[in-house]
Amino acid sequence: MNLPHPLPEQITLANVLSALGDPTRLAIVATLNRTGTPLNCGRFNEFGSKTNVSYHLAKLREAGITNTEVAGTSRLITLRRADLDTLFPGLLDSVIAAARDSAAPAESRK
Amino acid sequence: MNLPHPLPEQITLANVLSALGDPTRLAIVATLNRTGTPLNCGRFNEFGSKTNVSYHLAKLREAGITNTEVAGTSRLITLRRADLDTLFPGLLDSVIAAARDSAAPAESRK
DNA sequence: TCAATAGTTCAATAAATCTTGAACTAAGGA
DNA sequence: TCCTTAGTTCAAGATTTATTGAACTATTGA
Repeated sequence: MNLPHPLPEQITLANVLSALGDPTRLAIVATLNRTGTPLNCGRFNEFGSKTNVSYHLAKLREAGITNTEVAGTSRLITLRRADLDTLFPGLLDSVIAAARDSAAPAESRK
Repeated sequence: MNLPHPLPEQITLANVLSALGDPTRLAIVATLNRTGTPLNCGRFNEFGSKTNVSYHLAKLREAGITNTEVAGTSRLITLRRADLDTLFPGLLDSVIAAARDSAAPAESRK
């Protein structure tokens, strides 16, 4: 089983910005960036229910922001940093830098 | 009559990204940046109906991306570049650079 | 083979978003 | 004053988004 990813030429700026324009997904992206290693879905438990995290991860994948590799029963999720840096130079860096200082989403604040 | 703008500390990254994550609004922002001077609403006619442009401009203003000054029957719209550059360094530049190369929204493509 | 684990998919619902046309407000000019 | 111009607001409808729980698939380990 393999999950569908957009090709670089199918990634649009509007879709990327729209996908990043959500506190939960920003937190996921910030976590992926901070950790620097592939993470599985369970690592994002704090950001919502299993179902909901799956939904947000699908959004990020479909926008071209993350890569999801199937590994057994797990999914290994990484940022598509090279693709994004090529398509939209500086964008991911500035978003991540800004997200670092800002608040985490609701679920993790309680 | 004066339109409400968020204070700098009320501007959030998620709201800004979400507001930028729309082709029409990206085109408006790119136009504002390219022109460099205050523009009134009518200058965005090509991007949609009068009502619809008003809606998108309100979105941008409420997200803290634009400033709208009332001048007679006109509104003079500018980018809040200083505020955005302070809050989210490099973000606006990378978005605008990426938007420059990408497609214009539907209305202007016909 | 059986049970547990990781995650997805589906159906339902609530809420937000986008778009439109009609009606409205406010200012400016004749 | 009257008309025009610029833009907003409102109501309505269509579409999309976010969230949830239940059911499902697939892999792993006992």
